[in-house]
Amino acid sequence: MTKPTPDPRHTLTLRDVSEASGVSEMTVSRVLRNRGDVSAPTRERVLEAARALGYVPNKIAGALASQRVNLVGVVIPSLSNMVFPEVMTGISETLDGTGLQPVVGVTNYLPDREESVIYEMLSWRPSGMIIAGLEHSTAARTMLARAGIPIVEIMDIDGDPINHAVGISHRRAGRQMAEEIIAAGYRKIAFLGTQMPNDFRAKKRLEGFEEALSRAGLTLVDREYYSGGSALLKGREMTAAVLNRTPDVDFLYYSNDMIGAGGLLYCLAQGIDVPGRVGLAGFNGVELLDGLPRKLATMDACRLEIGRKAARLIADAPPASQVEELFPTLQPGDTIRH
Amino acid sequence: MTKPTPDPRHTLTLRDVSEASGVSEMTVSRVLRNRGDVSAPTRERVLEAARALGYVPNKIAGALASQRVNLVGVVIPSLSNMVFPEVMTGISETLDGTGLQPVVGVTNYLPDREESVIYEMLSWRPSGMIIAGLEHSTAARTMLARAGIPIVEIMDIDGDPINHAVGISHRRAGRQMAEEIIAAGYRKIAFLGTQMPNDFRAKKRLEGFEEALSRAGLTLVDREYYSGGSALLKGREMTAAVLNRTPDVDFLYYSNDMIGAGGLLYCLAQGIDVPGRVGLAGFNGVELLDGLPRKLATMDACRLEIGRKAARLIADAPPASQVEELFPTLQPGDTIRH
DNA sequence: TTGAAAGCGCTAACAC
DNA sequence: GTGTTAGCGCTTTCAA
Repeated sequence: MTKPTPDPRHTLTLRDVSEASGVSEMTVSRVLRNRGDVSAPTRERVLEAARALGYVPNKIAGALASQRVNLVGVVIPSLSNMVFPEVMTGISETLDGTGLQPVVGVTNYLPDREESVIYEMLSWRPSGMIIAGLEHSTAARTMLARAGIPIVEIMDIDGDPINHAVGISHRRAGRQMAEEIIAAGYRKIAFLGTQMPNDFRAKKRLEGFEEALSRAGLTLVDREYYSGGSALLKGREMTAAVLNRTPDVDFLYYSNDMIGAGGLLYCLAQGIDVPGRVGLAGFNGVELLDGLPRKLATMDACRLEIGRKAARLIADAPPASQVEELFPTLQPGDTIRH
Repeated sequence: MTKPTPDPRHTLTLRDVSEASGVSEMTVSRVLRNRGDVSAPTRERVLEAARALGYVPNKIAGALASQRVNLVGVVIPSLSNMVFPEVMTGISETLDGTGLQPVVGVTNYLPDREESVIYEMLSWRPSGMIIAGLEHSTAARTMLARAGIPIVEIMDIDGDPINHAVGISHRRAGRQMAEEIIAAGYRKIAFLGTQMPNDFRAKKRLEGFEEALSRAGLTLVDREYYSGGSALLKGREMTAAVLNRTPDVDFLYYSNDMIGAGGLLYCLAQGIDVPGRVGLAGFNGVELLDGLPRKLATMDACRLEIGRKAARLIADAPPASQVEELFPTLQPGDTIRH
């Protein structure tokens, strides 16, 4: 029978466990970290005392003393667009064996916010940082470069990494999709996308897309932007707008699958022949949409793999900077004719 | 002209800023925290020195010394189901003015994982914890109860909170939906949901639902469970299965909107009269789906408001435990006849 | 295998 | 307005 747990008004320290078990603080510390050799009986007594007291170690003190923090900062623009949760899965999965823990910060695509999130995170001296994108404020870049820890910029490789980078070429992805569409015989192509000046990756995809069009002697016949609201709904609305304004359009290229899905549902509801009369394509390869009546053409962004490789880089901390390019596969689905 | 930044091989400390600015560490600390009175010129010199050096404070040391950590732990089961991102938005929004920062941990609906996430978080001595659900391991409850910080259990109020709770009654939500369905004249009702033993809230909704059915002398005519995969696709498949197996079913109650949407798309594609031949309802009120051809009946789970109120409780830290019940509104949409 | 001393980088509390 | 001292709760290092 152990005595009832003592007054929980003060947070427990190693000292409390030490006194309760009659073993020095140092030995208690060793037991709790599975460090060094501790005799089995001592170890038992310590563990029992710690458990009975409900001791939770103070990582702040531990980190200060050991100069070691098992945290990895992850800075992403948004949680709500289906793409980052999957990246997080890859990161967690890979970090799981390593003793490292991801800590997420969200920037909402705001550079100022990104800067302050990075600053806050660095002030906890994490073991590494994973950050979406290659575009950051000068101050942010400087902080990261000086932090003396592995930095991995993810999603995109079209640019100049601070340290490591893992991602795809969005420029090339846009180009590839344009080539596929042109090869399928579409000629009156419109773009429908988000109005986010700081979504650099969407911007690069569009650049690549237009580049390929222009190489084929084509230009976009229409474009439509949106911001906020339900993506599915916006997809419908934008699609309606474009089809009305430019009746002879024969392809709609969406900046993401979600608005593409809205467009697809709209076309089907209107009885528009897809992909005969108009073709459609999105971007991301979100599994979420697999249940649609027709499979939207898209490119998967290798999200899981990006998360995994980024985490690997943090865990392994190779001395030399690395850039890992992944290659998305184009999934023609049922909305591009062939 | 300032000299080029010095050797960045060691991480900078207050001492470096102190030396660079010719001001005591203590004063530097004051300036950097906007604390106490510091003369304007001194403040300027310090800030300039800090900026020039690229100093990032060490919060570990600061937290240890001040016994204060501006972090709020947020423990949620999943990032990928649309419901928690919105809760996070509410939390961030509310915490923004307070100097507190949310730190997210994900459990994947695994109790063991939840326990370890909680342990890890508490070991950083956060200012408060927000945790989804009221069901936790005994060890987890004990740790939380003893942490001496505000604890807010969110989403659900059908149970016994550790400290504060903010959420809805899922039992009642299920009951309400059943009553609505029965009032609309449906009698052959099936349930389609996730196979997750640890999704206690879905379970409670179903309990409430069946309770109301039974009060009306009804029982479920069929049920179908799934796990993993694309929710939209699963929704289609499960719906097909139920309609085949139980042809006279006249209502499908889904445990979430996403599979409900899959079911809706399936029914429409099959030319099934919705809501005449079969009615449909989901749960969550995800705005995401607003673009569907028909609006799915659902109940919104007050996610944003839950996040806000939970964060408020942490920030205000009222001495007495509080339970805040929110009341979801039933949105009949177009898939329940009237 | 165990213990004692020193100190991680900062801030509270108090002097000046 | 600014500086000094002590110490937060651990771990490192070294001694026993």
